Amino acid sequence: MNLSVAEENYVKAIYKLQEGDNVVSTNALAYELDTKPASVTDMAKKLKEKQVIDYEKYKGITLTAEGRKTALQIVRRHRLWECFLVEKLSFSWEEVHELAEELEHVRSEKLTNRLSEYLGNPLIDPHGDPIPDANGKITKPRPQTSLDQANAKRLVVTAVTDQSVSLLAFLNAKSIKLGTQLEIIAHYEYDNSIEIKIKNQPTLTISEQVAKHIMVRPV
Amino acid sequence: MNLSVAEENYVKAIYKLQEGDNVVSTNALAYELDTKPASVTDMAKKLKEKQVIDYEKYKGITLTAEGRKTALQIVRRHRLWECFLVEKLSFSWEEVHELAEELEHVRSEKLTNRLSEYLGNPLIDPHGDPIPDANGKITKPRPQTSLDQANAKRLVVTAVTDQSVSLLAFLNAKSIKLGTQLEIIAHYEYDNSIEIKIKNQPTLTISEQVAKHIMVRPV
DNA sequence: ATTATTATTTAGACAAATCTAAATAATTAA
DNA sequence: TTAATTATTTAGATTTGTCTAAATAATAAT
Ligand SMILES: [Mn+2]
Ligand SMILES: [Mn+2]
Ligand SMILES: [Mn+2]
Ligand SMILES: [Mn+2]
Repeated sequence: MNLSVAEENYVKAIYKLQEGDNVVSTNALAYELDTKPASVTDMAKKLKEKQVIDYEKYKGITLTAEGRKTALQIVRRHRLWECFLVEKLSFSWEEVHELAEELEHVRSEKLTNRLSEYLGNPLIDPHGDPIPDANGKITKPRPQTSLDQANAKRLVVTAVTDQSVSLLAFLNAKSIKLGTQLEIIAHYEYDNSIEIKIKNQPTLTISEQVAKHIMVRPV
Repeated sequence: MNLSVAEENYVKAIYKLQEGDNVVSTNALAYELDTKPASVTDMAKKLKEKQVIDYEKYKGITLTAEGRKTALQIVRRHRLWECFLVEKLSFSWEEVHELAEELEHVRSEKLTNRLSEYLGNPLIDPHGDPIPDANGKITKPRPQTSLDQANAKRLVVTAVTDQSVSLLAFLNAKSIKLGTQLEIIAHYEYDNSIEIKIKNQPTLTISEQVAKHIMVRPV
């Protein structure tokens, strides 16, 4: 499959929205890619032609085996570049997604594998997302839950499920990063906000909206 | 100026062919970019509109001050990525041009400057070409001549003026790289070939065609 | 100074990726 | 189970970058 940059972005977005094997709707994909449903329908026809998706009108989109393989390669490149930018060029985690969005389209297996090696074959990216290996295999991360559903008291932050600059900047301001250890002090039933304590920091209260996007596991 | 990838490639090619201030012809540009003269004419109109080139029909193309600035930024990114690939990812010099041809289009000054810093702000790329600084200033390399015109006996290789895989692979085979010291043993008038001696190597004879593309200065 | 050759431009077409507006299918509510 | 709403597709345009074939300009040769 020789895909254009636009087609690669579609394949990656479909992979993301499928989350396993869900059917992806035209509207959801249009929203994710910040484009119009009519454009998605057009592209769906092309991607079907290229055999990277299964698609019948009005019945939604899923990746073929070939499409999934392609998606995993793109995701691998994206996350490796994010690692590079953070680890080697000292970017902070809210800056790297946008740049990786472009770097991911440089299709060279040799480059990708050399980069991975250079970074020590990392298993997770700066947001805690797993990095597929050269064969597309993802090492399943240890079990984790979102902070709003955690029941253990003492937790460690393992991932963030929203890459938006605004959330990441908020977490920076509160000194919450991957690996941060925290203790749940209280749940407030009224708005489902959560009071937490990080060592050497004043306690702080986190909205449900934020807590949903912070992944944790018991320390 | 917000230029597309295609437009950036044109601007860089024009910069290369201008070599200072020569007027660039439609045909020369078409040949350099492996496209057709008619396409060049079309693009020339667009680039003129965007004020990156001066162009009047039948009179050839030159970069404006703005265009030159843009070209230098692209060249800077290209050569920094080449350095990265060679220095950090152990690519060899004949492999990097093609990859840099893509990486150069990621337009982020922050990324570019961080990359430069990470590499120790190198002044030349793996082919001996100078790297413009963040302001587009090129540190003039020390005076050099092509090997076929050198008159000193003992020389050091400072650059290669043909990036083709075939020439670079040839030089690899003969253990000629940047910094290689060599001695001119003889000039053969018949075909202008040159016999040279590199320490710990058998003498070898270099065709005029190759010698023209090897830049040297007295050791 | 014509003529031939070469360089460049124009005319008209096409593929990719997108859009708006309108039509149609699917789903939900009354 | 009709009617209303929402989702999706189609029709028709637009922009970008390219092409071929034909026309025109510039240059070189006779
Ligand atoms: Mn992308
Ligand atoms: Mn990420
Ligand atoms: Mn390029
Ligand atoms: Mn180079």
